[in-house]
Formats: sequence, structure tokens, C-alpha cells
Amino acid sequence: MSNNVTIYDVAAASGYSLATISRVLNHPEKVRPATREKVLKVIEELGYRPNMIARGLASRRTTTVGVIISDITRASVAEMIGGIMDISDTYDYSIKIFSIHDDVRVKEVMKNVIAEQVDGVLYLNDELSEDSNNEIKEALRQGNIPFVFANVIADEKQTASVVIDYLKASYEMTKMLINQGKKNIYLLSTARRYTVNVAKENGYTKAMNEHGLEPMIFRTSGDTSINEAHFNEFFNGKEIDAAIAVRNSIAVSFLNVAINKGYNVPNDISLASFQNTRYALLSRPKLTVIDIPVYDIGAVAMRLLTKLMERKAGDVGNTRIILPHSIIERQSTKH
Amino acid sequence: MSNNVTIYDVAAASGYSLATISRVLNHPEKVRPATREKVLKVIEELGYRPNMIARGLASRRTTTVGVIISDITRASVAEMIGGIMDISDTYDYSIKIFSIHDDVRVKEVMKNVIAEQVDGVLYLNDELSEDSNNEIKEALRQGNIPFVFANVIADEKQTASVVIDYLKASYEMTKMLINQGKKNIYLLSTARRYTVNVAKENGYTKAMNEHGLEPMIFRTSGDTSINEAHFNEFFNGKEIDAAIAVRNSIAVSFLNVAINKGYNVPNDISLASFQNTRYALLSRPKLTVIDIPVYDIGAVAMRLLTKLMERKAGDVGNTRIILPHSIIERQSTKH
DNA sequence: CTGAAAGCGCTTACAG
DNA sequence: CTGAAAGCGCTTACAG
Repeated sequence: MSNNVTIYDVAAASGYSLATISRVLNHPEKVRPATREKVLKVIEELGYRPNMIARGLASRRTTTVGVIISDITRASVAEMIGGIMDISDTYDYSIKIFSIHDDVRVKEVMKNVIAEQVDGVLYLNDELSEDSNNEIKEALRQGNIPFVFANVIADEKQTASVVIDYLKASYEMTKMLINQGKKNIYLLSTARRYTVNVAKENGYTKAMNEHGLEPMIFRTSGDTSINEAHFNEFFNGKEIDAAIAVRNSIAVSFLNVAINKGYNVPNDISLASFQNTRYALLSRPKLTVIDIPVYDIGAVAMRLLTKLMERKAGDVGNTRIILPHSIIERQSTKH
Repeated sequence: MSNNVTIYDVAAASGYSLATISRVLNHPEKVRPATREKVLKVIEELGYRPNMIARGLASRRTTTVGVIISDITRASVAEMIGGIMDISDTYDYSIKIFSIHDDVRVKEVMKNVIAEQVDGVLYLNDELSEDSNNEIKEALRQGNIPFVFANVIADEKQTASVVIDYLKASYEMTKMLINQGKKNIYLLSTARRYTVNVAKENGYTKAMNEHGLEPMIFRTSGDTSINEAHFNEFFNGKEIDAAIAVRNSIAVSFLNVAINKGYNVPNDISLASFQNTRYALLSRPKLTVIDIPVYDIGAVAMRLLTKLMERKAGDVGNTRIILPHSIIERQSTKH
């Protein structure tokens, strides 16, 4: 099967024992430079590559991290994975992806994750119940596997996480619209209570309340094809002069219907959105957005995880990282 | 470290040898039903899960497949991975993702893929040179690892692949526009010569030639932010009454600029596109598209790969699968 | 600095 | 149908 060269071949060809071969690969400082050179040369010649599975078994480190997601087709998830992979590449970790679509399969998948002996876990899944989240944390802790939540808000302080201050971001965006003279501002959110969207709702509500305005949250599906129908019913003599969408796809659906109904954006209705995906730029007019550095969230989460994996017990500094956000003003809101 | 229960614990607790425990898991038919029951019960009680790394080393099957991609943020790639994972879940394979962004890192990454001992490989990467593709095939064959190309066109017949007949699809779409009376039809393609886009160009050219019309291919970047600038220069008194874009993002960029310039779509210019992503539905007007079943490509490729992995030498039937496509007419073309 | 040996947690001929 | 033993390809104390 594997017509591959093993460590034995290198040992034989170089005249050293396999212990030495192993050492030049894993602890080069423990080996005399001269022999190191020789061994390296033989490795090169033979094209030897350590079998990662064998190494994983012997060292109990697989140098692979598990990434738990729900829906990989969501732009933000794919983008995060991009950030994760760029970092995992430089740290020589492999990425194994696990998806959990609903609360039912949690136990099953977590058993898999444990069985696969990953060294750490990145949790990007924001579609499960609180109970499931706890179950997952519990499984990971019991398996003694370090993990970090990426773009998922975890309440307790002991959970490592990398997020945005969505409450603040939402608050700021709402205030910006208020300062531009808007009064009837809607928040277009999702029916499903993603942890991050709950924070957005809270920030919005806070700003509205502070200004004596009534918060109005409209919840629609995460599903593009349904949103349009929802929004078609939305505009029924409603007073509305601005809207903030929690996602670009919701914003664009809203925009299309609004324009169809004869509203001018931004003159009649200002529209802002979270995220800065291609949708925001391909929309007509282009969307004002809160730029969420999704790629960075993935990258930073992965880097934090490497620290956690290297010194399991040691001090790794702050494990609750909040990345900065910013507002990008474009044509969908008035200047 | 791993406070986990091993096969030894199960053996001890059940009174059977580890050989028997292993057999009830891997070859249950070789074990007496009564003892099977007992062992299964103990496994259940102890919550035993075989260490996949140890199993991988001993059996030389890791039940993980490697997926080689370039850019995970491309909607079609993410969608394909979705299809792959749904199937790999049901077949109990894990997914490890490797990305190769450019021709330089090919050797390096392929060494990793081999070292990781994956049982099979799915190749979704359509951004590399012909040489790189060959290098990759060579590495895989030498490592004796079965693989299939998903949505990447491989010329030689011995390469297993799952694709769309892009040439035909493109030909049909072009003919449709011609039949609607269009004469100055542009193909909006990419500067990079993806194998699939080359096929699209060929189909388009064929249809145009057959009707005595001059093929006009405009190549733009794959990068959204640059496309708009390109298209701004594109309309310089050009005669144009239709366009076909190889991707939704290109179509939408084109659409926005065209409308900005005062063209009416579809009355002045009909616009069609490949792919049926959310962009096509969120565009205003909605796009006529060739529906590429990207999810299915991933799913079918994964299923084909499982066959290849199970009976390496055996007959698996047709390994060159072409999935059907269809045209979805929407507002961006006239009826 | 180097080697001999045990062990990582499984699977799989080989006997019985 | 079941068990004892070897082996998968490495790593890592332990001696020297």
C-alpha cells in the first residue's frame, strides 16, 4: 500500500538509530549539528515525510484542529475559515471540519470530534441552543481539549472567544442614523436568535431608548427566498425612514422590495447593514455597513487556539478578545 | 491526558480479549451474537469510542478524505464543500481541508496531504496551472491515493471527475439569446483561464460562429472591486445587446454599471449568467442563469470517491460523471 | 550526544 | 468463535 519511506529507511540509510532521526525532526537542538546535517541530507534524498498518524499516536498530538460549523455556505463562515486556514498553515496545523446542523446530532458529532483526537477546537457554530452549546463545552472540557469560540458570544468568562462588540457597533450605527434625523428606524433581524444578533438587537434598543424613540424589531427568515415575501408585507403604510439589517442578504432583499414599492434609498429610507461582504458592494446603491472583520476573527481565534494548545495549563494572557469594528458609509445612507 | 477509555478497559470490563472487542466493532459477523451483545453493552456503559488515530495506524485507513481548494470564500466552492460534507457524514468519513493558492506551494502541500495519510482526495482547485495539476495527479498516484476532480475539467480519461458540460451549457445559452434576436453578444469571462471557463468560452464561440456572428470575449478580473472599473471603460460606444457572464459577481457588476450608464436591462441589453447563487436572486432585476448544481457536484464527487476508496482496484463503473444543467429564465432577459 | 526499548491504542493474520 | 502475539510508524524517557 504505502510504498512510502519510513523512519526505518532513513535510519538504515544514514547509519543512525531511529531515535536520532526522530530527534532531528522534533528536537534538533538535542542532536549534534554534524549528524543533524547528515540525517537531514538523507531525509531529503529519500523524500522522507513522517507519517502524521503514527506521530499522532506516539506523541498524542495530532497537530490538527477541529472546526465546528453549521452552514459553510454562509459568507461569514467561509470567510472565517479562510482566516483560520491562513494561520493554521503557518503554524503547521491541519484543519478538520465538523458540521452540526441541529441540536439533535450534537452528542454524536462531539463523540466524533473526541475520537478524532484533535488538539483543539474552533467553534463557529451559532445556530444551536444554549443547551447544546453547554453540552459541547462540557464534552470538550471533559476531553481536555482547548477550544475557542469564534464569532459566537459565550457568557462565562472562562470560555476563550474572539468576537466583535456587536452591542456597541449596533448602538453606534443606530445613533448615527438618529443624528442624521431619522426617527422611525427599524432593525431587520433574524427569527433565529443567534447570539450575535441578540447583541445587535440590544445595542439598537439601547440607542433608541436613550433618544425616546420606540425600538421596532422586524424578524425575518435567514432564507433569501422567503425574505422578499416577508418584506412585501412589511410596508403597509408603515412609518419608516431608516432600517438596519443584521446581514447583507437581508439588507438587499429589503432594498429591492423598497425600491419596487417606490421608495427612494437613501432619500426616503436610509439603509445600513452589518457585515461588509460582496453583496454590500454589488448592491445598487452600495450599502453603508458596519465592517465586521470576519477574516480576522478566524485568524485571531486560530492564533489564540495555538497558544492554548502549546501551554495547556500555562498563562496565555487574555482569552476574551474583542476585535475592533468600523462604519463604512456608502450611498445607502445620506451624508 | 486522555482520561479516555481504551479498548483495554472494554476488554477488562467485559472479560473478553481486545481482539474480540475490535472484532465486534469492525467485523461483527465474525463474533457470536451473544458475546457481541455483551461487548456492545459494556462499550455503551463505558462510553468507549475507538481512538481513530490508533485505528488509522493499525489498519492503514484513516477514513478521512482530503479536499484541496484554493479560495473557500468563493460561493461555488463553499457550496460544493457543503455537498461533500453531507455525504461524508453519512459514510463516516472526516474531511480535512488543504488550500493551495498558487503554483509555488504545490509540492509542499502535496507532501502534507500524503503525510496526513488521507484515504482519498477531492480536488476542487481550479486556479492552478496545467503543470501544477499534473504534479498533483502524479503525487496522488504515486501515493496510491484515489482522487476525483470536482468541477475541474481533466482531459485524460483516467482521471475520475464530476463536472457539468459547460461547453454545451454555454452553447445553449448563447443560442437562446441569438434566437431572441440578439446579435452583439459579449461573453464576460475571467482573465485567469479556469478550465471550466475555457469550456464556457468554447461553447459560446461555437454558437456565435454557427450563426455567422462574431464572438467577443471580454476578460475581467475575478475581483469584485476591480470589475466595476473595467466595465466603466467597457461601454465606449460599443454595440451590445446581450451579455453572458461566467459568474454571478461579474454579471452583477456589469449590470450595475450598465444601468448607471442609462441602459435598460433587459430591453437594451439582455444579461445572462452562469451559476444560480443568491446574487442572482438578490440582483435587480433578477438574473437569468444556467443553474449549475454545485452542491450536487460536491455530493456526487464524494460518493464516487467512496467507491474508489472501497475497492481500489475493482470496477466502480463510470468515473467520468457529467451532471445535467438547466436554464432558469428570469427578468434579466426578455421572454 | 546517541541508542535500545517500551509504549501510543488499535487491527489482523495465525492458531486453536 | 476466541485469544495471544506481532505489528502499524512513530516518540520519549532511560541509560550510557
